[in-house]
Amino acid sequence: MPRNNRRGSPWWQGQLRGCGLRVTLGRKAILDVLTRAEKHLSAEDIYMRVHPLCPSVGLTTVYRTLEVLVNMGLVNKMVFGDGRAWYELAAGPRKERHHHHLICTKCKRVIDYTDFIDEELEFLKKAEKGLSKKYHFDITNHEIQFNGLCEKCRSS
Amino acid sequence: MPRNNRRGSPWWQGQLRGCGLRVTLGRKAILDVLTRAEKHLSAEDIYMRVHPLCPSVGLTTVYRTLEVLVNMGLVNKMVFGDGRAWYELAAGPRKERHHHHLICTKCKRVIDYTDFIDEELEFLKKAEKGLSKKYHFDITNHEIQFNGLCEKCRSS
DNA sequence: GTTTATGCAAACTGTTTGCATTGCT
DNA sequence: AGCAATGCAAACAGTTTGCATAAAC
Repeated sequence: MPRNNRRGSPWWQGQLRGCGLRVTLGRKAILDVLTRAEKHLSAEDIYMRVHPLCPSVGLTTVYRTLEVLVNMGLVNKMVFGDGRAWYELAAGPRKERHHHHLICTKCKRVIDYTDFIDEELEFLKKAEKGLSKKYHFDITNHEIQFNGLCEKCRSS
Repeated sequence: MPRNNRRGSPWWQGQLRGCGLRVTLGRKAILDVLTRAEKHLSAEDIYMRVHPLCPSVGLTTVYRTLEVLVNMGLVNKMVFGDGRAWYELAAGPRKERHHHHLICTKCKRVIDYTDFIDEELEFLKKAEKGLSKKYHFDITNHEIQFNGLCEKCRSS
């Protein structure tokens, strides 16, 4: 996904404006950090990365901005076993960012994987269709987690 | 799964003893509540159901017991978007309890579904095999969530 | 009798909220 | 100018911990 459009503005500016939201320094910085991020970040992580660039942005703003972005569908929020929330830019099931998680139940490490997207897609297509019909539920997103023991923990 | 073995003791007694753990009143009551539960419960839920039967059991014990049971693999702990933990008796992918979740992003309602177990199994078998080989990860469990809008929320 | 499990109260962590102020548009 | 967005400090919710006591084995 290109970072900027023809006029040099980041791709999300229009999205914000389209929702009647203001493009503030804080929001710019937070979206910038999320765009650069190679993996899911906690609110604290984001705060730590935004703060040096934009010291006027506090942790509260980070939380409030993330809530807005999640509601817009721009960002995914997920929670693993420890109850802490993690955030990452949203992406459809075919996009390069699409991935799922292996979670070590012992050391709590989270490994991203991008394998099996094709098999997954096939299964999900069936499931989503059936579920939305049976439960009258509009599916916008899905998450798959495998729990178990990571390489280090299983050998100790 | 039968609730009691030939001698009338609940099925989990041996499991506890086998791990060198004591079979206390509190643990009995908590496991009993979990066995009867028709869906996932929060720690608070469990406390509320255990307390009338066994008023000496406090919330702290509920948490400590749940931690033990999760570590033993007897109970699954899961966390949805709100950061609260939910608990339910564990069950393998073929067992009657096996199910996954539809989560409404608006009202936070969680719907259990048991459909598509066969298609799921096929996909999971491939994925688990490949993932455990590639990442040297021992998979013991998995979770699938579909996020979206429930019937009520999508029409309002 | 020894050791594990527990209750209680207090600490902790991540997140949310109220309110006066700032800063987009 | 007008209203949305923000910082700060305080509130909050769920969960965890320390320590003296009680209950299993």
